[in-house]
Amino acid sequence: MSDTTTDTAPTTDTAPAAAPAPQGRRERKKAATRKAIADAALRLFLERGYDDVGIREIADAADVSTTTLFKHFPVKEALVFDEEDDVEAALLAAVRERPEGQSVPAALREHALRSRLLTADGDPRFAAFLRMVNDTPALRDYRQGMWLRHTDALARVIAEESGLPADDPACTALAHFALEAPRAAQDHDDPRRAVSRAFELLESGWSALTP
Amino acid sequence: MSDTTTDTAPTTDTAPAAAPAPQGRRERKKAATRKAIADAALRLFLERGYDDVGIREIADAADVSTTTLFKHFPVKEALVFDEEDDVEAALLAAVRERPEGQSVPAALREHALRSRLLTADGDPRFAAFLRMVNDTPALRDYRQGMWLRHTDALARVIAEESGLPADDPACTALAHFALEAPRAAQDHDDPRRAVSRAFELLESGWSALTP
DNA sequence: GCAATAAGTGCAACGACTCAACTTTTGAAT
DNA sequence: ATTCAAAAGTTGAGTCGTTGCACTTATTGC
Repeated sequence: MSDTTTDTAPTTDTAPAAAPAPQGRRERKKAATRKAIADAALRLFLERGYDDVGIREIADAADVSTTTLFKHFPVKEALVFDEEDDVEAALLAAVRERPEGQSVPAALREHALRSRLLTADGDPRFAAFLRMVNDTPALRDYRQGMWLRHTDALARVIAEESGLPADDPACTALAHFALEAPRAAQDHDDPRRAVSRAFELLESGWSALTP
Repeated sequence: MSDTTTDTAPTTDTAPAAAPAPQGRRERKKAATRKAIADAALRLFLERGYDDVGIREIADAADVSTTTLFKHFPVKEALVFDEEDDVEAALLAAVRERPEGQSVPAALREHALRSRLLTADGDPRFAAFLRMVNDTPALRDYRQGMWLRHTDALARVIAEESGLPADDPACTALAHFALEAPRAAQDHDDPRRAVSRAFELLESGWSALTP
């Protein structure tokens, strides 16, 4: 059998958030195989690259059938982004619980800069992970797709916090743009500066829209 | 043989731009089969939906082999977005040749509102086409992917027109956001208003950045 | 005319993903 | 304790997009 690593897959999130109650034996086993699959996948991907590892190979390494694998993960890309649970909660919290007097887009900027997408320093394992994602088009796209799914929730919070009507498209726009900012910045030589500058645009624009 | 339709595939563009010189017999034949494939594909797609038509079926309908099909179109999605040539030129021109005194983001807003993504009225064939694209995730994503490929070119033009340094990330940001605006707006009940509002955000933000 | 080149074919295959039928495990009710 | 239904897993065949390879046919420039 392969080693039972205690490694947690890298998260884009900030807070670890202690694991809740895995009660029944059933759910524990299920979680176990799920983890076995995700671990095997991540290991193989990092060793040889995402595109050079097949589904069957991962299934074999985790000692399950490919059908079982797909019952845990809807598509191949999902194997890479496991354990991304409370990213949305953190995102919304960053806006709701922002410091007194800070604007909404400023809070989003801080959250973006704080995120591990830019601050990969220190952890070489995570750095390798990030490099893999950024070098694989399929993974970049998938990640952005997941990210954008938070648009509506974020737009609602923005509306609440700013007093604008809940259906004002400006809220959706700000949410969407804020979520796209990292992507818009990532091809620059200095991504942090690029993100900041993108948010400057949003901040001054937003201040003009909210009296 | 199937009917040789003279229909031109719908374009997101504005100007038809008369076809240039198809000289050799070779290139004419090549263009012919290409058109045969695209026509067959579009017809089948509109009849039964994008996901319910297979590549092999399209190839059969166009009376070519699947290998030939893929020599003309890199992926299945490309069958839908044929003849989208000078979209980029039109986009850049909209900025460069904007009316005196109009801001860059305002020009982009006008261009977006002018585009057939929102003004599908009148042509029911095109309306059906649009509906199909918007109802098919794979197509929406592909379209947005193509669209975003113009980011760098647009950013360069924006830099030129605004006097900002060519590598100022703000230019990339504006370009990226402007290209994302239609997508951010398309889930709203009134897309035109949503686009306008999204651009309001960009306009006031941009005016603060450019003295 | 003749070779070089490009278009097109046929077929077999690969990898991601699905489906249907079947076995095993587990949670719980009796 | 026994029984039963749901859930987890397996197996194997199949679909679908896409690619590679070896091969034929047509067109072009000389």
